[in-house]
Amino acid sequence: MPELPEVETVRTGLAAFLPGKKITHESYDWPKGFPNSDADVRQFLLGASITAVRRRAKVLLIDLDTAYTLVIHLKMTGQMVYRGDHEQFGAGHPNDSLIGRLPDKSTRVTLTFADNSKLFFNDQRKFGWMRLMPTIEVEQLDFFQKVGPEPLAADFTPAQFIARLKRRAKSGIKAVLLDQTVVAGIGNIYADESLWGAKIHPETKVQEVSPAKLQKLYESLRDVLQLSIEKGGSTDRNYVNAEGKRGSYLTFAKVFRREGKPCPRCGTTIIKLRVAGRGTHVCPRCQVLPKA
DNA sequence: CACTTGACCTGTCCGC
DNA sequence: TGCGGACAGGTCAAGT
Repeated sequence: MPELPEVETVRTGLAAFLPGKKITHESYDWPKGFPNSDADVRQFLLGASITAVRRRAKVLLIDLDTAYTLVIHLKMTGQMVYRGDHEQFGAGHPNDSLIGRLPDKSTRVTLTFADNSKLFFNDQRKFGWMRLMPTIEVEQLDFFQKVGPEPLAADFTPAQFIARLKRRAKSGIKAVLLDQTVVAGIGNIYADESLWGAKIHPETKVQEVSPAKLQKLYESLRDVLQLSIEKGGSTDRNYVNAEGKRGSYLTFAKVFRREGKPCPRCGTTIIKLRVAGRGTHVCPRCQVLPKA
């Protein structure tokens, strides 16, 4: 579920609420998703105050003044929702909220703060996880050692992007975009959207994509990620921001989940394929495989 | 080595 | 209305 724009939207929301909050209580019902020992939780989490909320790739990082960090991956259906005391953790929000009273049956971890507000980590499918570890060790995690650059970073250039893609010259380009070690944060939605923008068929081998189209892919990737962040991310089913509200990017999506509808560029009916094991949306006229 | 498949889970939707 | 199967935005491990 959450890809870079969704995790970034959650980060922004949490960053508005959490810094300075002191954790007074925690509860969890999914040891596999939050495997820390009770002793570590007591020593480094309870009584700690939050100093910052960061993001790297699709991972959320909540820094504590104990020099520990909560490392969180939402995977497919994870949610991080903050509720103030005055909201009673109750009725939810009328229109744009997907969730009501909290905790609910998908709540895995609840943090309570000194002002009695709460942070809920919900995860229907239980793929997500949360881990408490020394801040200094976070960057040593295998994932962070391998993960590629942030595509929206100011110093991320087209030349860098293209060079990294070409490390897997013989692979299908969608599979390469989804590879977190090539570029960070791209998932199924933005892979499909950016390939449509650059008029590239997702199964095209990287080495067969023209330099002009690779340049165009860099631009369309950054454009769709940026637009999605502005729209609060994509909500297909589960995703919500830190306030429990949906994102609206899918309203603007050109191909994702639009099979059977006309391509916004040429009017041809969009089709759904299976590429790299993932549901994949393409315009069969705009996005054509080069002849073998 | 590179790609595909299965595993991790629950919920929903679709066809019979 | 019930039931089986496919599918869902991510990643990792194992198999080919």
